[in-house]
Amino acid sequence: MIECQIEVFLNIFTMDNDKLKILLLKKDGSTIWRLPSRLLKIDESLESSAGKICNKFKIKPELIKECHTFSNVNRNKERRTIAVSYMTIINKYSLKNYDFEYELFDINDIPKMAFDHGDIINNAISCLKKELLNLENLKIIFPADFTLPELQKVYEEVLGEEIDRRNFRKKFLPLVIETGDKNEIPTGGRPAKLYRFSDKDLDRNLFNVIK
Amino acid sequence: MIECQIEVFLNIFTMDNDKLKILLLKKDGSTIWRLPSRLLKIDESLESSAGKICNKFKIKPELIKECHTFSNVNRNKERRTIAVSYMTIINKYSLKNYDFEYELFDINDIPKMAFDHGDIINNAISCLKKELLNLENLKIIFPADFTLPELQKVYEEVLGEEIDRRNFRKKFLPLVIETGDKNEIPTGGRPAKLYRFSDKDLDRNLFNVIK
DNA sequence: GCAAAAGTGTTTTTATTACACCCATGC
DNA sequence: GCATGGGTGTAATAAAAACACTTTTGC
Repeated sequence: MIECQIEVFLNIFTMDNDKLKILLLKKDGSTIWRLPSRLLKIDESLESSAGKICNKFKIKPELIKECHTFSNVNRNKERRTIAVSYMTIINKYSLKNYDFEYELFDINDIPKMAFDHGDIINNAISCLKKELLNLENLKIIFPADFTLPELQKVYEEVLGEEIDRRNFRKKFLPLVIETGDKNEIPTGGRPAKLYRFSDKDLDRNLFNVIK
Repeated sequence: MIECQIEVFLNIFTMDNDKLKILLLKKDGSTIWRLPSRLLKIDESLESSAGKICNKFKIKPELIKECHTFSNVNRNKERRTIAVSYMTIINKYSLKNYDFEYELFDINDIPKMAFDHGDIINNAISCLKKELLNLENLKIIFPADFTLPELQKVYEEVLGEEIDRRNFRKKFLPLVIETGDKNEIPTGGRPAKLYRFSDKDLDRNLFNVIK
């Protein structure tokens, strides 16, 4: 039996400008970034504690997944601290103006992090990749109008390889519905059609990937 | 900051007589079964604590995976207790004679369990299924001579469906090597050939399954 | 008109499915 | 010799991969 504190971390991922990004916080005057976190209270479960981190950002995520529990004896030298890490995927337009500093960082370009937060992020990125291959989670990150090139870029980031545009469309066209509109944000070329997911559920994996 | 105890659970799975089974313990005189567990000590990480549960059984698992952290406020009414659950897959011949009572239970026939151990097992079974679809983990559970019908039965248990024998062999024959011997345990028919896995690694999933 | 990104079809290759008969052993 | 489970091949179908040109926009 030990006396210890439990830290809850929330890795908040989003798609921003065709890149997968994570939301990080910085304390006033510091140069070091940190993950959103919270100490577990006596009257709450880990899941409800993670939910309270969401409240801080006024977001209502539809997906919160446990990633890993970190328990190295020395991860906090002052006091035995166990960290339970969660991840969520949000739409970046859910983010509002807050009275604290935050920034979205490309997951391939994480800044200097406090304590072992860098390890926690790396672990969460692995979780993220698994989750994004699940169509249901994609529907969360792309709730409204999206273009197929946008979607393809997510897959290319997650799978770490380029995908032929025609073959990609062949997979996804049966799953989406044209809204009739076109992307109004200029991309330097022909504007892409906007789609939303149809209600069809998929009975197989979209990509045959080793987990 | 709270004072709490951390419980570590280890779900030990094995293949026994063509069935997936889990190792459970019973206290003297009790009718209720429980998972192998341990309270986290101040000088150990969760992973090393789970390793010490293995020591109790004198097993050296090559795979220990974290499944889930259970934190319901009321899961232990006497004292706030957080449970971290791990799973491992062992070869049943690693088990020895111990000075305590244990039994292997079919995962489809779990007995009455103490506290929330039943929930912890159900969660671990989901983890197990994901892991068993990974060839590397199969190599652990079948380290030595095995027959293809044995292997097929594992897949049928995990996937929850029957597989055509010829199609199954078509997938696995390129991955295994005949040892030249035959199964000496009578099965009521022609004895099966024994195989071991070759060192080839697979660059794709064997079965296209939704995670 | 040209650069940049989006849209479109066909062919080849590979993987999956469905399916039936013979073989080796124990009794 | 018969019941039981193990071993084998082929044809049809479905999915994945490879591949090049046209269209729409902004400047």
